[in-house]
Amino acid sequence: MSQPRNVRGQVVPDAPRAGEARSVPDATVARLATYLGVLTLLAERAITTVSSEELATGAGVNSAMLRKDLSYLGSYGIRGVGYDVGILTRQISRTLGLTVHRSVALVGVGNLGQALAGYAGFASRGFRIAALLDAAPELVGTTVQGFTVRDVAELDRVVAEEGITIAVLAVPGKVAQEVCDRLVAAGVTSILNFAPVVVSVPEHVDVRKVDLAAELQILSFHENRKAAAALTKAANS
Amino acid sequence: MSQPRNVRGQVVPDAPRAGEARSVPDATVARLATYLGVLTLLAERAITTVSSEELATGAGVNSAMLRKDLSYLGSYGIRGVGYDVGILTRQISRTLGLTVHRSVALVGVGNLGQALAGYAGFASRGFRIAALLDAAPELVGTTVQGFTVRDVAELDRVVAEEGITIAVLAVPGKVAQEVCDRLVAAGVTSILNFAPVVVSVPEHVDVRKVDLAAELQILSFHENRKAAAALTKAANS
DNA sequence: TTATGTGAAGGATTTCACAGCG
DNA sequence: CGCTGTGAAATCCTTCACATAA
Repeated sequence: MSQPRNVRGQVVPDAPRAGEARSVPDATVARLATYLGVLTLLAERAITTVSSEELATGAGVNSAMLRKDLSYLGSYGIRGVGYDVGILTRQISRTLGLTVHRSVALVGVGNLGQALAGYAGFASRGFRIAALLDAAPELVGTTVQGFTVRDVAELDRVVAEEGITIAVLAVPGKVAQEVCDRLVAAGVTSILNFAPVVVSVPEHVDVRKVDLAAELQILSFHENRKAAAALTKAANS
Repeated sequence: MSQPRNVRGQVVPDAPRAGEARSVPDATVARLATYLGVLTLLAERAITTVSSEELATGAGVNSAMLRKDLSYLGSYGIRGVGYDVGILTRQISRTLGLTVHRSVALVGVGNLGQALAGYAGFASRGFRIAALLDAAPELVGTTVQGFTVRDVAELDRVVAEEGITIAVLAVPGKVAQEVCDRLVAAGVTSILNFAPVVVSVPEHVDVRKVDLAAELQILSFHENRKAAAALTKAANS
């Protein structure tokens, strides 16, 4: 991510204001979300304290990395004991900006869009689906997972009315860039892109891409590697 | 730990130590899948040659990184010209192990599972969905997206009969570890995990996790950062 | 001349290992 | 004593810059 710059293009030094977290690396941010999930499970089981070792195991990382990650938020552990589940949950939530209510628009109500609309994880983690949008006349007006599908022509108005800043893009690749441009023009500043194309956006907009086919291809690579290793092993014996 | 290479770009088999002979970095593998997607689009438009600059732009990376990535596969470009779309497509496909036919099992036929079953990207990229499995009696035997849902009790037999090595896990978090264990026991060595929990697997099994809620939380963090930057900017003016 | 391929430099991330607090 | 928090080391990844080949 690019550093903040002032009008003259100079890099603004990190403002070390009291109570503010230092700049958090991208890799850490991605893992904080995972830690939050594990903490939620612990809380459901009425566990109030957890060590870095236990939390790290639950999140699939090693304990040194977890402690380093948490150190970016400040010092919220108790030496010789561990972390308080409630306190840590709150600190991570605050860092991720989850204390602010966020409305999300879901554009594209095909197979994937419908599944995403019904995904319980969104609501339970504090995201409100404020609108389902699609271009197909036969879908507009119907109810999907309890939401009424609205015409994508209303995109601008819906984004403004609902104060939407985050959009989930689940449209076909061919129209992804066009829809993306309209979202940005309407004021959306974060996009979760499920379309199998790279969309280009202005500097101030963040995009994260989820490419299902790519994930399988990466696994395929490792399958290949394992098969090759097995052959080598067999040849050497 | 960069590998020595000969003139043809092949990795020279060096140390006798039979550790992991990984010549292509993980970060590169992830991007190769993206490059492949862009190349496919170019081929559809009957474009036969592409420069590193153009291909990089299409994939959303800079050209130096693209060239470095491709250099791990060997030297398949033409200096002063660029890359042949067909040749490069084949080389990347070969590296990702996509020339081998791979059968995939999809476990969990809920909202998300059904959407994934209908996802065209899987088939078009060479992955065959060989089985849909679920535990719900009311689903078993029904047809979803053209596939007959089979009972998860048959998991072992199905995996063996179809020669399945990759599984997509789209079950609730509470049963994810249990189903995962059964998949591994049946012989699956790669898992794409959509359940919102971290599953633990033996050394020889690869897991990739897709966490939809986490993706939104990461975007939320950046929304927060942008909001804070806007406030700072306003205060400084 | 043009655009690739790649050492080397520069950053970012992860791991190590241990000081220091509770 | 046990476990966190963190400099320092190690590793991994990206960018730079230019020799090199078509």
